[in-house]
Amino acid sequence: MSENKPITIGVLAKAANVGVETIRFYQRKDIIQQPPKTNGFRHYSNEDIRVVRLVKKLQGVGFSLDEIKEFLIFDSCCSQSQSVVKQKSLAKIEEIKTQISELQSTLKALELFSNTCGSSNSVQTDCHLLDCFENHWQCCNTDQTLT
Amino acid sequence: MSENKPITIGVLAKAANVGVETIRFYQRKDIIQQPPKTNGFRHYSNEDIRVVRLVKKLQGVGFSLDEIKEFLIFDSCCSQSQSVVKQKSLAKIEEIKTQISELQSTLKALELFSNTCGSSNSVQTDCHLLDCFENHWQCCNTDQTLT
DNA sequence: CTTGACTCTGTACCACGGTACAGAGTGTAG
DNA sequence: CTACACTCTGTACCGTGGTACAGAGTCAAG
Repeated sequence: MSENKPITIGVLAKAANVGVETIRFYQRKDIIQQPPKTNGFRHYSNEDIRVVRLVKKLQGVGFSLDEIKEFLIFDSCCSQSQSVVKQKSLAKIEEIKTQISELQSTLKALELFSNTCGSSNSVQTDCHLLDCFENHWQCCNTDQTLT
Repeated sequence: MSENKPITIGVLAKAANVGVETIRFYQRKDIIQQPPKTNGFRHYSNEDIRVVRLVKKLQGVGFSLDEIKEFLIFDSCCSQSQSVVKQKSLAKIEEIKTQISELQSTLKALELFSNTCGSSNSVQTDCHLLDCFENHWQCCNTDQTLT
C-alpha cells in the first residue's frame, strides 16, 4: 500500500510544497542526493520528502542552503565526524540564542512604537521609531563614536 | 564641539560600520533621505548615523530593505498614517512571535541532536537529524499527505 | 497507437542586497 | 601649488536562491 505509487519529482515537489525546479536546483547544489532513476526518471523515497521539508523549515529559521547542506552531510556520516557535528551544532545553538534575544528586543521596541504611535494624543516626537528602538537596543547611540 | 567635523559619506559609513557604496545604495533605494550637499559633497547629520545603524539592526533580525523603508517612511509622517503604522507594526509583532517560537523549536532539536550525537555510545540511528527535528516539529510527517 | 501530462538536460533569466570599478572633480596638508 | 585622500555619477558585476523556458523523451488512459 505504500509502494504502488512511485514518487516522481512532481509528487515530491507537491508533498514538500515546493516547485519541481526547486528540487532539481537542490540536486544540482548537492543538498539532496541523486535518487535512483528508471528510464531517466528520478525515483524518490519517503525519506526524501522528509528531507526536503526539513530543508524548507531550516531555511525558514534563517539557515542558508550551505549550512543546511553541511548539517545533512554530517548527518549521514555522523559517526565519522562527531566532534565536527557537535561543534557546528553548539555554534549554531549560540547563534540562535542570540537571534532569539535580538528578536525579543525588536518585539519590545515594536510594541512600544505601536502603543505610543496609536494613542490619540501622540505627536511626531512621541512615536519616533528610532527612539523606541534605542530604548531597547543600546547599540544605536551616536555619541563618543566619532573621533 | 559637535559641528566642527562635517559628516561626509565616508564618516557616516565608518560610524555605521558599512561601506560607502552601501550608503549610496540605500540612497538610490530611498531608504535614507538625500542629504544636503555642499559642492556636490553629501553632508550628513548625527540622525543619519542612527538611521543607518537602525537599518542594519533591523536587517539583522530579518527585515527586508523594503519593510525597513516602509517603517521609516511611516515614522516620518506618523500623524498622517497612524492606523497604517499600527497595523503594520502589529502584523510584524505577530510575525516575530512566530519566528521566536520556531527558533525555540529549532534550539531544542539542535540540543537533542548535539547531545545524542556527541554521546560515546551513539550510532547512526541515534543521532539522525531528521528524527531530532521531527520530535520538535510536527510538520515533517510524511504519512497521510500523499493521495 | 495517439494524445496529454509529465519528465529529462541545459541554459537563461530573475530579485535582493550589495560591491567594484572608471573617469572626473574636490579639499587639505605640507 | 602639488599630491594624495576623498568624493562624485554611472554602470557593471557578484552571490544567493530560485524560476522559466526550449527541445526532446516517456508513460498511461482511452
